[in-house]
Amino acid sequence: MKGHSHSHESPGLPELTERLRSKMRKVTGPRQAILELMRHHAGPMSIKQIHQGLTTSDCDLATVYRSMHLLEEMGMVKRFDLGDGGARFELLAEGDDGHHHHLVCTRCSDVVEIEQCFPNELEKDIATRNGFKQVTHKLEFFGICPRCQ
Amino acid sequence: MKGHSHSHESPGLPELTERLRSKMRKVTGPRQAILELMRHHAGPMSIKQIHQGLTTSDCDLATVYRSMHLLEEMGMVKRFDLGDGGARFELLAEGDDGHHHHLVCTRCSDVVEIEQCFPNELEKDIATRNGFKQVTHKLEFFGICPRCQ
DNA sequence: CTTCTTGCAAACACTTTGCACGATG
DNA sequence: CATCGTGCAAAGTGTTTGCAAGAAG
Repeated sequence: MKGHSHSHESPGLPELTERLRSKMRKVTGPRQAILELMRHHAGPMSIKQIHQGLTTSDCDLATVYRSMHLLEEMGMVKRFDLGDGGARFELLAEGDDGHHHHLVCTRCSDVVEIEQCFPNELEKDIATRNGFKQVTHKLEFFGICPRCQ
Repeated sequence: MKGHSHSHESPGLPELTERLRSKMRKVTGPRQAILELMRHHAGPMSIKQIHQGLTTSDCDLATVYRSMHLLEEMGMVKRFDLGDGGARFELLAEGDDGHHHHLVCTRCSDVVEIEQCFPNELEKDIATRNGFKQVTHKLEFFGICPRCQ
Protein backbone atom coordinates (compact mmCIF):
# COMPACT_ATOMS: atom_id res chain seq x y z
CA MET A 1 0.00 0.00 0.00
CA LYS A 2 1.42 3.26 -1.16
CA GLY A 3 1.12 6.69 0.39
CA HIS A 4 -2.33 8.09 1.01
CA SER A 5 -1.55 9.90 4.19
CA HIS A 6 -5.13 10.71 5.09
CA SER A 7 -8.81 9.95 4.59
CA HIS A 8 -9.95 6.89 2.68
CA GLU A 9 -10.77 5.16 5.90
CA SER A 10 -14.07 6.90 6.45
CA PRO A 11 -15.22 7.32 10.01
CA GLY A 12 -18.07 5.05 11.09
CA LEU A 13 -21.59 6.41 11.12
CA PRO A 14 -21.95 6.04 14.90
CA GLU A 15 -18.81 8.10 15.39
CA LEU A 16 -20.16 10.75 13.07
CA THR A 17 -23.54 11.04 14.73
CA GLU A 18 -21.79 11.13 18.08
CA ARG A 19 -19.88 14.17 16.90
CA LEU A 20 -23.20 15.82 16.17
CA ARG A 21 -24.68 14.92 19.52
CA SER A 22 -21.61 16.09 21.40
CA LYS A 23 -22.13 19.54 19.98
CA MET A 24 -25.82 19.56 20.80
CA ARG A 25 -26.89 19.12 17.22
CA LYS A 26 -29.79 16.84 16.47
CA VAL A 27 -29.24 13.60 14.61
CA THR A 28 -31.90 13.74 11.93
CA GLY A 29 -32.75 11.66 8.93
CA PRO A 30 -31.24 13.97 6.32
CA ARG A 31 -28.03 14.43 8.28
CA GLN A 32 -27.53 10.71 8.72
CA ALA A 33 -28.32 10.09 5.09
CA ILE A 34 -25.80 12.69 3.94
CA LEU A 35 -23.06 11.39 6.21
CA GLU A 36 -23.76 7.82 5.20
CA LEU A 37 -23.61 8.80 1.55
CA MET A 38 -20.34 10.68 1.93
CA ARG A 39 -18.79 7.84 3.89
CA HIS A 40 -19.15 5.66 0.84
CA HIS A 41 -17.90 8.16 -1.69
CA ALA A 42 -14.25 8.94 -2.26
CA GLY A 43 -13.37 12.40 -3.46
CA PRO A 44 -15.17 15.73 -3.37
CA MET A 45 -18.94 15.71 -3.94
CA SER A 46 -21.05 18.48 -5.36
CA ILE A 47 -24.30 19.55 -3.77
CA LYS A 48 -26.17 18.10 -6.71
CA GLN A 49 -24.39 14.76 -6.37
CA ILE A 50 -25.26 14.64 -2.72
CA HIS A 51 -28.86 15.62 -3.26
CA GLN A 52 -29.39 13.10 -6.01
CA GLY A 53 -27.43 10.45 -4.20
CA LEU A 54 -29.91 10.44 -1.32
CA THR A 55 -32.29 7.51 -1.80
CA THR A 56 -35.64 8.63 -3.17
CA SER A 57 -34.11 12.11 -2.71
CA ASP A 58 -35.87 12.31 0.61
CA CYS A 59 -34.37 15.60 1.56
CA ASP A 60 -34.89 19.09 0.29
CA LEU A 61 -32.11 20.83 -1.64
CA ALA A 62 -32.20 23.65 0.90
CA THR A 63 -31.62 21.12 3.64
CA VAL A 64 -28.57 19.80 1.86
CA TYR A 65 -27.16 23.32 1.71
CA ARG A 66 -27.96 23.91 5.36
CA SER A 67 -26.46 20.58 6.37
CA MET A 68 -23.26 21.22 4.50
CA HIS A 69 -22.90 24.57 6.23
CA LEU A 70 -23.42 22.94 9.58
CA LEU A 71 -20.98 20.13 8.90
CA GLU A 72 -18.39 22.54 7.57
CA GLU A 73 -18.74 24.75 10.63
CA MET A 74 -18.31 21.69 12.84
CA GLY A 75 -15.19 20.68 10.95
CA MET A 76 -16.73 17.46 9.75
CA VAL A 77 -16.47 18.27 6.07
CA LYS A 78 -14.18 20.49 4.04
CA ARG A 79 -15.35 22.74 1.25
CA PHE A 80 -13.44 22.90 -2.03
CA ASP A 81 -13.78 25.18 -5.00
CA LEU A 82 -12.76 23.43 -8.19
CA GLY A 83 -13.30 26.43 -10.36
CA ASP A 84 -16.59 25.57 -11.95
CA GLY A 85 -19.22 27.55 -10.06
CA GLY A 86 -20.25 25.01 -7.47
CA ALA A 87 -18.89 23.89 -4.12
CA ARG A 88 -17.53 20.40 -3.41
CA PHE A 89 -17.30 18.70 -0.06
CA GLU A 90 -15.19 15.96 1.45
CA LEU A 91 -15.82 14.15 4.68
CA LEU A 92 -13.07 14.63 7.24
CA ALA A 93 -11.72 12.25 9.82
CA GLU A 94 -11.67 13.58 13.37
CA GLY A 95 -8.78 15.97 13.81
CA ASP A 96 -8.01 16.18 10.10
CA ASP A 97 -8.07 19.74 8.84
CA GLY A 98 -8.44 18.38 5.33
CA HIS A 99 -5.84 20.61 3.75
CA HIS A 100 -4.88 19.04 0.46
CA HIS A 101 -5.24 19.64 -3.24
CA HIS A 102 -6.68 18.07 -6.37
CA LEU A 103 -5.79 17.41 -9.95
CA VAL A 104 -8.84 17.85 -12.14
CA CYS A 105 -9.27 16.64 -15.70
CA THR A 106 -10.52 19.53 -17.79
CA ARG A 107 -12.20 17.14 -20.20
CA CYS A 108 -14.05 14.60 -18.04
CA SER A 109 -13.88 16.37 -14.67
CA ASP A 110 -12.30 13.35 -13.04
CA VAL A 111 -10.62 14.32 -9.77
CA VAL A 112 -7.43 12.90 -8.28
CA GLU A 113 -6.33 13.73 -4.78
CA ILE A 114 -2.82 15.16 -4.63
CA GLU A 115 -0.38 14.75 -1.77
CA GLN A 116 1.93 17.56 -2.78
CA CYS A 117 1.42 20.96 -1.27
CA PHE A 118 2.82 24.44 -1.70
CA PRO A 119 6.23 24.52 0.01
CA ASN A 120 5.96 25.86 3.50
CA GLU A 121 9.12 28.00 3.50
CA LEU A 122 7.98 29.67 0.32
CA GLU A 123 4.65 30.47 1.91
CA LYS A 124 6.30 31.87 5.00
CA ASP A 125 8.49 33.94 2.75
CA ILE A 126 5.45 35.36 1.01
CA ALA A 127 3.84 36.15 4.34
CA THR A 128 6.78 38.00 5.83
CA ARG A 129 7.72 39.84 2.67
CA ASN A 130 4.24 41.32 2.56
CA GLY A 131 3.68 41.65 6.27
CA PHE A 132 0.69 39.32 6.23
CA LYS A 133 -0.23 37.00 9.10
CA GLN A 134 -2.07 33.67 9.11
CA VAL A 135 -1.36 33.02 5.47
CA THR A 136 -2.88 29.99 3.77
CA HIS A 137 -3.50 29.10 0.18
CA LYS A 138 -5.95 27.55 -2.18
CA LEU A 139 -4.35 25.45 -4.87
CA GLU A 140 -5.82 23.19 -7.50
CA PHE A 141 -4.27 21.57 -10.56
CA PHE A 142 -5.86 21.11 -13.94
CA GLY A 143 -4.84 18.97 -16.88
CA ILE A 144 -5.87 16.15 -19.15
CA CYS A 145 -6.17 12.70 -17.60
CA PRO A 146 -4.71 9.54 -19.15
CA ARG A 147 -8.02 8.29 -20.51
CA CYS A 148 -8.92 11.60 -22.14
CA GLN A 149 -5.63 12.19 -23.92
CA MET B 1 11.98 50.46 -7.13
CA LYS B 2 11.79 46.78 -6.27
CA GLY B 3 10.98 43.85 -8.47
CA HIS B 4 7.66 43.93 -10.24
CA SER B 5 8.57 41.75 -13.13
CA HIS B 6 5.53 42.40 -15.27
CA SER B 7 2.55 44.60 -15.96
CA HIS B 8 2.23 47.96 -14.28
CA GLU B 9 3.19 49.69 -17.46
CA SER B 10 -0.23 49.47 -19.01
CA PRO B 11 -0.41 49.36 -22.78
CA GLY B 12 -1.58 52.56 -24.49
CA LEU B 13 -5.17 52.85 -25.59
CA PRO B 14 -4.27 53.08 -29.28
CA GLU B 15 -2.29 49.87 -29.00
CA LEU B 16 -5.24 48.18 -27.35
CA THR B 17 -7.81 49.28 -29.90
CA GLU B 18 -5.39 48.21 -32.61
CA ARG B 19 -5.39 44.73 -31.15
CA LEU B 20 -9.16 44.71 -31.50
CA ARG B 21 -9.10 45.94 -35.08
CA SER B 22 -6.42 43.45 -36.07
CA LYS B 23 -8.76 40.64 -35.09
CA MET B 24 -11.71 42.16 -36.92
CA ARG B 25 -13.45 43.26 -33.76
CA LYS B 26 -15.14 46.63 -33.70
CA VAL B 27 -13.81 49.43 -31.58
CA THR B 28 -16.90 50.61 -29.78
CA GLY B 29 -17.59 53.09 -27.01
CA PRO B 30 -18.04 50.53 -24.23
CA ARG B 31 -14.92 48.60 -25.21
CA GLN B 32 -12.78 51.69 -25.27
CA ALA B 33 -14.21 52.83 -21.96
CA ILE B 34 -13.50 49.48 -20.32
CA LEU B 35 -9.96 49.31 -21.65
CA GLU B 36 -9.30 52.89 -20.64
CA LEU B 37 -10.62 52.19 -17.16
CA MET B 38 -8.52 49.06 -16.73
CA ARG B 39 -5.43 50.82 -17.99
CA HIS B 40 -5.66 53.15 -15.03
CA HIS B 41 -6.38 50.54 -12.42
CA ALA B 42 -3.73 48.30 -10.88
CA GLY B 43 -4.80 44.86 -9.71
CA PRO B 44 -7.76 42.67 -10.51
CA MET B 45 -11.13 44.33 -11.04
CA SER B 46 -14.54 42.83 -10.46
CA ILE B 47 -17.34 43.17 -12.97
CA LYS B 48 -19.14 45.47 -10.59
CA GLN B 49 -16.09 47.68 -10.20
CA ILE B 50 -15.75 47.92 -13.93
CA HIS B 51 -19.41 48.63 -14.52
CA GLN B 52 -19.57 51.31 -11.85
CA GLY B 53 -16.23 52.74 -12.88
CA LEU B 54 -17.53 53.63 -16.30
CA THR B 55 -18.46 57.31 -16.33
CA THR B 56 -22.20 57.81 -16.07
CA SER B 57 -22.22 54.00 -16.31
CA ASP B 58 -22.89 54.37 -19.98
CA CYS B 59 -22.73 50.70 -20.68
CA ASP B 60 -25.03 47.88 -19.82
CA LEU B 61 -23.96 45.23 -17.32
CA ALA B 62 -24.54 42.55 -19.95
CA THR B 63 -22.18 44.42 -22.25
CA VAL B 64 -19.50 44.39 -19.57
CA TYR B 65 -19.85 40.63 -19.26
CA ARG B 66 -19.76 40.22 -23.01
CA SER B 67 -16.76 42.49 -23.35
CA MET B 68 -14.82 40.66 -20.68
CA HIS B 69 -15.46 37.37 -22.44
CA LEU B 70 -14.28 38.83 -25.69
CA LEU B 71 -11.17 40.37 -24.17
CA GLU B 72 -10.36 37.17 -22.33
CA GLU B 73 -10.76 35.13 -25.48
CA MET B 74 -8.44 37.54 -27.29
CA GLY B 75 -5.85 37.25 -24.54
CA MET B 76 -6.13 40.90 -23.62
CA VAL B 77 -7.29 40.29 -20.07
CA LYS B 78 -6.88 37.43 -17.63
CA ARG B 79 -9.64 36.09 -15.42
CA PHE B 80 -8.99 35.34 -11.76
CA ASP B 81 -11.11 33.64 -9.16
CA LEU B 82 -10.39 35.00 -5.72
CA GLY B 83 -12.76 32.66 -3.97
CA ASP B 84 -15.66 34.97 -3.34
CA GLY B 85 -18.18 34.17 -6.05
CA GLY B 86 -17.25 36.77 -8.65
CA ALA B 87 -14.68 36.95 -11.39
CA ARG B 88 -11.81 39.44 -11.46
CA PHE B 89 -9.93 40.67 -14.48
CA GLU B 90 -6.53 42.11 -15.15
CA LEU B 91 -5.36 43.81 -18.30
CA LEU B 92 -2.48 42.02 -20.01
CA ALA B 93 0.42 43.43 -21.95
CA GLU B 94 0.87 41.96 -25.40
CA GLY B 95 2.44 38.54 -25.16
CA ASP B 96 1.98 38.24 -21.41
CA ASP B 97 0.02 35.14 -20.47
CA GLY B 98 -0.70 36.74 -17.13
CA HIS B 99 0.11 33.71 -15.03
CA HIS B 100 0.70 34.92 -11.50
CA HIS B 101 -0.92 34.79 -8.10
CA HIS B 102 -2.34 37.03 -5.40
CA LEU B 103 -2.29 37.49 -1.67
CA VAL B 104 -5.71 38.56 -0.47
CA CYS B 105 -6.56 40.07 2.89
CA THR B 106 -9.47 38.15 4.35
CA ARG B 107 -10.54 41.21 6.31
CA CYS B 108 -10.39 44.14 3.90
CA SER B 109 -10.08 42.25 0.61
CA ASP B 110 -6.96 44.17 -0.30
CA VAL B 111 -5.02 42.34 -3.02
CA VAL B 112 -1.26 42.12 -3.44
CA GLU B 113 0.30 40.67 -6.53
CA ILE B 114 2.71 37.83 -5.78
CA GLU B 115 5.78 36.96 -7.81
CA GLN B 116 6.25 33.46 -6.37
CA CYS B 117 4.74 30.53 -8.20
CA PHE B 118 4.28 26.83 -7.62
CA PRO B 119 7.65 25.15 -8.30
CA ASN B 120 7.81 23.83 -11.81
CA GLU B 121 9.55 20.54 -11.05
CA LEU B 122 6.95 19.74 -8.45
CA GLU B 123 4.21 20.38 -10.96
CA LYS B 124 5.89 18.20 -13.55
CA ASP B 125 6.21 15.53 -10.91
CA ILE B 126 2.50 15.71 -10.19
CA ALA B 127 1.72 15.49 -13.89
CA THR B 128 3.86 12.43 -14.61
CA ARG B 129 2.93 10.58 -11.44
CA ASN B 130 -0.71 10.79 -12.42
CA GLY B 131 -0.26 10.51 -16.15
CA PHE B 132 -1.81 13.90 -16.81
CA LYS B 133 -0.79 16.20 -19.66
CA GLN B 134 -0.89 19.98 -19.96
CA VAL B 135 -1.03 20.51 -16.24
CA THR B 136 -1.45 24.00 -14.82
CA HIS B 137 -2.61 25.30 -11.50
CA LYS B 138 -4.70 27.93 -9.84
CA LEU B 139 -3.16 29.29 -6.69
CA GLU B 140 -4.16 32.14 -4.42
CA PHE B 141 -2.99 33.11 -0.95
CA PHE B 142 -5.12 34.44 1.87
CA GLY B 143 -4.13 36.11 5.12
CA ILE B 144 -4.42 39.25 7.19
CA CYS B 145 -2.73 42.35 5.85
CA PRO B 146 -0.52 44.65 7.95
CA ARG B 147 -3.18 47.31 8.40
CA CYS B 148 -5.87 44.85 9.47
CA GLN B 149 -3.83 42.99 12.06
C1' DC C 1 -24.91 48.31 -46.67
C1' DT C 2 -23.38 44.38 -44.09
C1' DT C 3 -21.94 42.72 -39.96
C1' DC C 4 -20.96 43.16 -35.35
C1' DT C 5 -22.63 45.30 -30.82
C1' DT C 6 -25.63 47.09 -27.68
C1' DG C 7 -29.57 47.69 -24.44
C1' DC C 8 -33.20 45.68 -22.40
C1' DA C 9 -35.55 42.09 -20.27
C1' DA C 10 -35.99 37.47 -19.40
C1' DA C 11 -33.76 33.29 -18.10
C1' DC C 12 -30.23 30.57 -15.56
C1' DA C 13 -27.38 28.26 -12.00
C1' DC C 14 -26.17 28.19 -7.42
C1' DT C 15 -27.21 29.50 -2.89
C1' DT C 16 -29.73 31.68 0.97
C1' DT C 17 -33.80 32.81 3.75
C1' DG C 18 -38.72 33.37 6.00
C1' DC C 19 -42.08 30.86 7.88
C1' DA C 20 -45.17 27.44 9.76
C1' DC C 21 -45.09 22.51 10.59
C1' DG C 22 -42.74 18.47 12.44
C1' DA C 23 -39.18 15.83 14.83
C1' DT C 24 -35.47 15.35 18.30
C1' DG C 25 -33.59 15.35 22.80
C1' DC D 1 -42.48 20.26 25.66
C1' DA D 2 -38.85 23.39 24.31
C1' DT D 3 -35.81 23.75 20.76
C1' DC D 4 -33.93 22.76 16.64
C1' DG D 5 -34.50 21.13 11.83
C1' DT D 6 -37.26 20.53 7.66
C1' DG D 7 -40.02 21.41 3.46
C1' DC D 8 -41.69 24.69 0.57
C1' DA D 9 -41.61 28.72 -1.87
C1' DA D 10 -39.66 33.04 -2.59
C1' DA D 11 -35.75 35.91 -3.01
C1' DG D 12 -30.70 36.89 -3.92
C1' DT D 13 -26.28 36.78 -6.50
C1' DG D 14 -23.56 36.46 -10.41
C1' DT D 15 -23.84 35.40 -15.17
C1' DT D 16 -25.87 34.27 -19.78
C1' DT D 17 -28.96 34.81 -23.76
C1' DG D 18 -32.76 36.21 -27.38
C1' DC D 19 -34.05 39.82 -29.92
C1' DA D 20 -34.77 44.07 -32.30
C1' DA D 21 -32.62 48.59 -32.75
C1' DG D 22 -28.16 50.93 -33.54
C1' DA D 23 -23.27 51.72 -34.77
C1' DA D 24 -18.70 50.48 -36.89
C1' DG D 25 -16.22 49.32 -40.86
